Amino acid sequence: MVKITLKDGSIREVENGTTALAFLKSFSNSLAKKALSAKIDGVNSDLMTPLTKDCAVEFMTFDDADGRWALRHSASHVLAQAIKRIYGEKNVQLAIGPAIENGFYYDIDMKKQLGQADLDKIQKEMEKIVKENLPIVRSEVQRADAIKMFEEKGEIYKVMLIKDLPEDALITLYTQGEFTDLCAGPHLVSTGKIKAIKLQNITGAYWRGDAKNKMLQRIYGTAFEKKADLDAYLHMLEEAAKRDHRKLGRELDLFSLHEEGPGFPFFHPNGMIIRNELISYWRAVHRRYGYQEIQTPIILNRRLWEQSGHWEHYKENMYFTKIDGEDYAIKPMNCPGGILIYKTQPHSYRELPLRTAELGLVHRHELSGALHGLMRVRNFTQDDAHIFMLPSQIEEEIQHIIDLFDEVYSTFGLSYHAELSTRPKNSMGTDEVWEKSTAALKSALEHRGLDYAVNEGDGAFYGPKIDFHLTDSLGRTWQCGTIQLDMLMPEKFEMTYTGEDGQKHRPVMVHRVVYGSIERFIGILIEHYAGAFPVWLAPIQVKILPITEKHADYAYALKKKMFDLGLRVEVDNRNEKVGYRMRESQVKKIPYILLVGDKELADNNVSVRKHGEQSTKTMQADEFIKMLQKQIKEKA
RNA sequence: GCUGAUGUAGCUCAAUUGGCAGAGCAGCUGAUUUGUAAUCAGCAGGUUGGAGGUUCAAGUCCUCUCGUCAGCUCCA
Repeated sequence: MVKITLKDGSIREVENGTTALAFLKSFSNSLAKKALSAKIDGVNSDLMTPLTKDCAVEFMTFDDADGRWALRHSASHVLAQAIKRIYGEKNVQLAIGPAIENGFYYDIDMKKQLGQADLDKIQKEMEKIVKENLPIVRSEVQRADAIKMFEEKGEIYKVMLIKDLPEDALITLYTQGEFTDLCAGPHLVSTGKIKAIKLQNITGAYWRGDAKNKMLQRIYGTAFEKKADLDAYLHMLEEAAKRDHRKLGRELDLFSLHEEGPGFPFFHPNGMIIRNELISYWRAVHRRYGYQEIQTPIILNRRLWEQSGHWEHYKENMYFTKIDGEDYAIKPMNCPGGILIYKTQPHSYRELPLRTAELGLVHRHELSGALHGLMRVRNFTQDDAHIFMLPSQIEEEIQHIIDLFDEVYSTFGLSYHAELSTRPKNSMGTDEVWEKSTAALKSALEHRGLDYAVNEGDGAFYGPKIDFHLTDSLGRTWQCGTIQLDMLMPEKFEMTYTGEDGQKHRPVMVHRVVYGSIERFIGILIEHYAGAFPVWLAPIQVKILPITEKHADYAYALKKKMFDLGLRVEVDNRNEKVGYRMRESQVKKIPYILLVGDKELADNNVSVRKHGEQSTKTMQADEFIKMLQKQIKEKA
C-alpha cells in the first residue's frame, strides 16, 4: 500500500501501482469525470500514471491551467493525426505541436500549401478522431530506438529534437490509434475528452524560430471541454476585434496610416487631444518625481553614433542621411543626445541622481511584416529619461522608477507584468559589468516582491533591462515601460562626476520609459477603454443636443460657458431628430450628452446622459460642470 | 525580411463561366422642428492599390510591384 496526500491535506491509502485515475474513481466519480491530468509530487502527469510510492496528488481539470494545457496538447496530437490521415503518412513531417495560452498549434512540413478549405477538412477529421475515443498510451523508449523509429518514418524534425535532448533524458512516446508522437506529456486518457475544437488559421513559422531555417506551416487551433465554452471564447474574440485600435482609430478619427509612409502614423485633431493630455499628465508626474525635461535633435553626426556603439550594434535599424557631404543618422534612441547635454558642464556627486527626461521622436527601420497599427511603427515618441547616478544609488533609484511606473499604470487601470532581459549576443562590455548590472536589477525586483520572467539574451546591447508588458484586446502583450541599466555608455563617453573625495568618478546611467512609446500607449489605451475614454482623455467631453431650434441659444450659451472653462464641448444643432443625434453621440463614445429642451430651459437645467448608460439625470447646469471638472481633475 | 491571405466609393460590402462597376451608411440639397441609438425625398461620389501582359472584351486570368492582414523573426 502507498499513502497518498490529497490537496485538502487528507491522506488515503491505496494499493501500490494503482493508476491516479483509478485511485480518484475510488472516492470521487464526479471529479474523475472532470479530471484531465494529475500533479504528482508537483510533477504534471497522466491520469494513467501508476502510484508507486507515498506521494502528494492533485487532480487538474479544465479550470486549472495545467488541465487545459493537457487537453490542448492532446488536441494538437489529434491535429497531427488528422493531417497524417488526410495527406498521407509520408507526405507530412511533424515538427513541434505544443499547447499555448489560448489553444495549441502544430508546425508541419509538407509540399502542399494548406488553405482554409483544408482546415475545414482537417477539423472534420479531428472531430472523427475524437468520436473514435482512442485511448492515449504512454511508453518509454531507448534513445537509439526512438531515433531509429523516427528515422524510418522520415520524421527528420523529431530525430533532431531527440538528438538535442541530453543523453540521459527519458524519452517518451504517446500513441493514439495508428498515430505515435514524441512527447513529454502529460496527455488525456483518451481523445474522446476533447469535445470542442476550432482550427483558427494557418501561417508560416520558422523551424526553431530561426529565420535562417526552413519555413514550416503552422496550424493554430483551440480546444475546449465543452462546446458552449468554445462558443463563448469565439464570441469573446469577436468582441475583442471590435476594440481593435486600428478600427476604432478610424471610427473615432484619431489617427491614420498611409501608403506614403508605412509605419509613420498621422495624428488627427482627436488623436492629438489624447496625446497632449497624456503628455501633460506625464509632465506633472515627472515634475513630482524630480525629473527635468530636455530636448535633443533628431539628426546627429555619424561620429556620435560610432562613439555610442549604435553604428556597430544597431545599424540595421537606423536611417541615414547626408549633410554637406558628411554622414548623419536619424536617431533611433535619445541617449547619445542626452549624454552630450550631461557633458556640457561638470557634475558633483551632490547633484546625483540627475534625472533628465525627454519626449524624443525616434525612427527605427522595423521589418515591413512587423508593422501593426500604432503598436508597431517606424517612428515613435519615447517618453524617455536618462538618470545619472552613483553606483550606490542604483537600487533605490530603480525602486523610485518602479513607484512611478506603478502610479502611471494604475491611473489607467492597466495591469502589467515584468520581465528581466539579460545579455544579448551582439553586445558591448565585459561579463563582469553585465553580471553586476543584471544582479542590481534582479535585486530591485526581488526586494519589491515583483514577479518576473527572465528573457535570456534579450537585453539592449549596452545593458540588461526590466520590461513592463501591457495587454491588448486580443490578449497579446506589448512591451511598454522599460528600465535599462547601463554602465557602458558612461564609459564610452567618458562621463564623470566629482565625488566627495574630490576625484573624478564614473556615473551609472539608467535609460527608462513609462509609456514606452506614446503611439503604442495610445493604441493600448484605445483597446483598454474600447474607445470610450474617461473624460480627462476624451477628445470631446460633452455634446449638447438642443431639442429644437428654439433651444439652440441656450445650448450655445452653455457651450461658451464650458468652453471658457477649458472643457471640450460641442453643440449638435443639426436638423435631425434627437434619436438620430443621440445615436451618433453614443457611437462616437462621447462621455456626456446633455439634452436641453423646454423643461431644462425653464430652470437652467441640463438632462445628462452618460455614455453607455440608458438612464438620464436632470441637474443644474453649474452642478454638472462642477461634477465634470472634479472627474477631470481626478482622472476618474 | 520570410510564409500565406488580401486590396472595388470616406466606411462596410456586392458584381454568375471574363461581357455596361452596384448597395447600405456617411456626405451634399430640399422637406420635416423633432424628448434619449437611425424621418422622408433627391443629388453627388470610382482610372476597381500601381505598372505591364493575355483577350474582341479584364474588378475577374498571368507577371511584377506597393500597401494591408495573420503568424514567424525583431522590438517601444
